[in-house]
Amino acid sequence: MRIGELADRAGTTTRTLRYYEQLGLLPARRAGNGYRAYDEEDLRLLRQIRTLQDFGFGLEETRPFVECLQAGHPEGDSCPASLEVYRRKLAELDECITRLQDVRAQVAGQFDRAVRARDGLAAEPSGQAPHCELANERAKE
Amino acid sequence: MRIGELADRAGTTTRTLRYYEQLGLLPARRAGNGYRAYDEEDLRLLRQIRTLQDFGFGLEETRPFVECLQAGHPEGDSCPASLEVYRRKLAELDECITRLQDVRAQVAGQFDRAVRARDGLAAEPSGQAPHCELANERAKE
DNA sequence: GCTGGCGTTGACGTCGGCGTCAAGGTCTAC
DNA sequence: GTAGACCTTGACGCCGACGTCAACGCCAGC
Repeated sequence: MRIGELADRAGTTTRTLRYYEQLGLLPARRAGNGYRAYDEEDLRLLRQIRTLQDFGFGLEETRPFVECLQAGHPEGDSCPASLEVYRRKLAELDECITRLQDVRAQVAGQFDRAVRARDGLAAEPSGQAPHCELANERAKE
Repeated sequence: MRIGELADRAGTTTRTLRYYEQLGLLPARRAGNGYRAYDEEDLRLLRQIRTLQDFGFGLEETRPFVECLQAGHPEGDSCPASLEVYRRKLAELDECITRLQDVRAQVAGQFDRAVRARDGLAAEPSGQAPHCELANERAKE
C-alpha cells in the first residue's frame, strides 16, 4: 500500500503521514522506486494514533502506544508506559475541567453583576477582580 | 509614566505593551523624546485586559471591554458588546467542559479496560474505539 | 565625557500539527 | 510518446502571544 491509499483509508493526508515518519512515529519501508510502502499493521498503528489524538493526546503522548503495538502486543495500551500516559492524562483532564468550571463560575458572576448594574440595581461595587488562573494555563509562577 | 513602570505595575513586560499597542488595543501617547507616555487610566485598561486574559479570553475578545472603558463607562462590561462576549464565552466554556467530561469518561473507560486485560481478566474485546471529538477541537467536519 | 539604565524600531524564534507550493521523478493508460 | 495521476524532498506559512536579540537614541549622575 502506498502513502495515498493509507491516508485515504485512515481519513488523513499524505502530509500528515510524512510528518509522522519525520517524527519517527510511523516509519515506512521503501519500495524499489523510493515510494513509501505500508501494510495493514501500519494502518492499525495509524488508527491508534488518530484515536488518541481525537482524545486530545499530543503526538508524543501517542508514542508509547505505537511502540507497544510495534513490539507485538495485542493492544496499544497493553504496556505499562501506555497506562502511565492514561493516568497522567486523566489527572490532566481533571485539573483542566476543574479550572474551567472555576472560570465559568467567575465569568458567570461577572456577567450577572454587569447585567444587574445595567438594570440600575447598583449591587456591591464588585470588590476586587476574581484573578483566576484559567483555561490555557497562565498558572506558571 | 513610561513603559517600564507600567509594565512593572501591571506585572507584565514592555514587549507585551508594545504588542498591545501594535494591535491598537492599548494606544500610547508620546512624550517629546518619543517615549511612550501612560497614565493611571491606561493601567486600568491594562488590568482589564489581563483579568480577562486570565479567564482565557483572547486579546481580540478583550477589545470591547477596553473600548468600553475608553468610552468613559464605569466598567469594561458596562457595554452591550462586552455582555455579548460574556455570553459567547459562557457558551464556549460550557461546550468545552462538556466535551472534556466526555473525553475523560472515554479515557477512563479505556484505562479500566486495559487494566482489567492486564490482570488477566479478558473482558469484552473492547469492540470498537470510542471515536470522540475531544478537547482541542477536531470536530470540524 | 562616559557609563549605565532607560527607551526606540525591526525582525526573527517559539510551540504543534500540519497546509501548501515548487520542482522534480515514476508509473500506467492511451 | 505523452498526459496525468501518483510519488519524492525541501522549504515556507499559519495561528497567538509574546521572548529575545540587534543596533541604535536619550538622559542622569559621576
